[in-house]
Amino acid sequence: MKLFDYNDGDLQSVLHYTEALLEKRFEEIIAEYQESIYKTYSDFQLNTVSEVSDKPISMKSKGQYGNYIEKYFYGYNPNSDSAADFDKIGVELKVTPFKVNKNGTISAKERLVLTILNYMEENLDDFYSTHLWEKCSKILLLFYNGLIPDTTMADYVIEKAFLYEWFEEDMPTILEDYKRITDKIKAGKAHELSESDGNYLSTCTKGAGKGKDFRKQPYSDEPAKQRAWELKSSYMTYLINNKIFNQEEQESVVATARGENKSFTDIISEKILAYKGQCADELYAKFDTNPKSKNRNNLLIRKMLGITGDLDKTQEFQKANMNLRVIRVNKDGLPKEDSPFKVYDFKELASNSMWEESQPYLEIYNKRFLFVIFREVESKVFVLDGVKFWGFPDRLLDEVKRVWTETRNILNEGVQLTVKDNKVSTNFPQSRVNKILFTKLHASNTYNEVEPGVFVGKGKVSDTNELPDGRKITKHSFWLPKKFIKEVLDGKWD
DNA sequence: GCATGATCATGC
DNA sequence: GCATGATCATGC
Repeated sequence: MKLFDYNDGDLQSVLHYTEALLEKRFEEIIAEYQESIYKTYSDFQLNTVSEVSDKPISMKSKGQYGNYIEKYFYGYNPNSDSAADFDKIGVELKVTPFKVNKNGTISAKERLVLTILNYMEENLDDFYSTHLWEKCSKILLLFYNGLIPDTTMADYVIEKAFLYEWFEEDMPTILEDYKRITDKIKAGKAHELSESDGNYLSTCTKGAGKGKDFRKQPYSDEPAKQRAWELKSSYMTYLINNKIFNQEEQESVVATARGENKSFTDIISEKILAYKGQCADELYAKFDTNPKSKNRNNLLIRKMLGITGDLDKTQEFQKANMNLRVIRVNKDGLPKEDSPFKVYDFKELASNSMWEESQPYLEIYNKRFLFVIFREVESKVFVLDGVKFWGFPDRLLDEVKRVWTETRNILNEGVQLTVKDNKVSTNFPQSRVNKILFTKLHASNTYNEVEPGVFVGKGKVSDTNELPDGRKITKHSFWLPKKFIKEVLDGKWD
């Protein structure tokens, strides 16, 4: 086989050539390149033999893998301009990693960074007139396993190739994401953009000293971090599982409104708000839902939407990494209760200092939320009042990280337990001080080892988790304070 | 049997 | 009145 034996003006030819890349270790690609008499695609076309002194390639620069594939397999130098890589056929090439998790499932290892969002020059009104679309309307995705222990770049293998042409069923949601993002820029708030702005399409910081590279924005003097368009990692995970590795498709919210060409958020809002003003007890009865069931609200919402399984498991919630939370508020709009997350493992929390692997990152900061609000109109009578989609804004990142760090420090230094009137209190971050995120217990009953072997509380060992120092105390989780949730529902943190 | 969504109740 | 510590209860 001769290298660069393809026609860059012919999509089928490029795809066919790409097949020669699959299942080959990077080392072999390099060997073939070095044996080839041509070193670039244009030399191949012109039949001129290039004089290239090939220094050995360092297998340590894993971040260069994508660029190296372009250079050593396709034979062109990576460009960073707005044109697509194969500009004659408008195909952009992206090399992107997946990972196999401990439980055997496959996820995207990263978001897919598309192209820089130039605030001053990007078209803010028409998605199909953007630089983004010009460059990325067709993307040849090349997937490799980026998380095999004890390997170098020499061992990397492109396992799958996929021509991504933006799925029709996702476009209403992507256009809505585009509008939400560009509306912020038009409002002079480019500096408030967050990765959680988008359900599928979003923006991430990009450039030298990630997040420290500031750019001008058109409608404000405030400098804004340089950002790039991206497809979120949850979206990529869905793509990998269902389009690349062909796992069973999950239920779809969009499919329940076939042909309507609406974003899934609009479909959900309309279906739920059709019952606005009806009281919860009526709705439980109408939808044949046990009002005592702990997941009665999940059941109610899924029945309103006409799906049979868990809403969080639908295609759209998976792609957007979205979580349903039903909130009961009083007449003033203050939630009745704080809102909990899953119980965390004290030892895991204490020992893992990787922010992007932490529960506050994965379950809170990186999620989007669908809040369904029931308002108390008279004592104990709650009426369906509204829905709100929301993601944690980047400007709260430092605070979430601070609470996480403080909780970890307390665990590592030894939790202080105080017993008073047979009640046990800890020195974890409490909601009185921590206005965004705090920690409190979350179990069937309390059970705390106040002295070695001496327990206080009516619970049992299964209500506890072990601390790093070996004591067992009641399980804890992170919670969002109700006052903060009120601010979110009021739009303060959009 | 326990995880988890939901909610209670005391005391400051 | 509200935060904090505590507990409930179904369904997987």
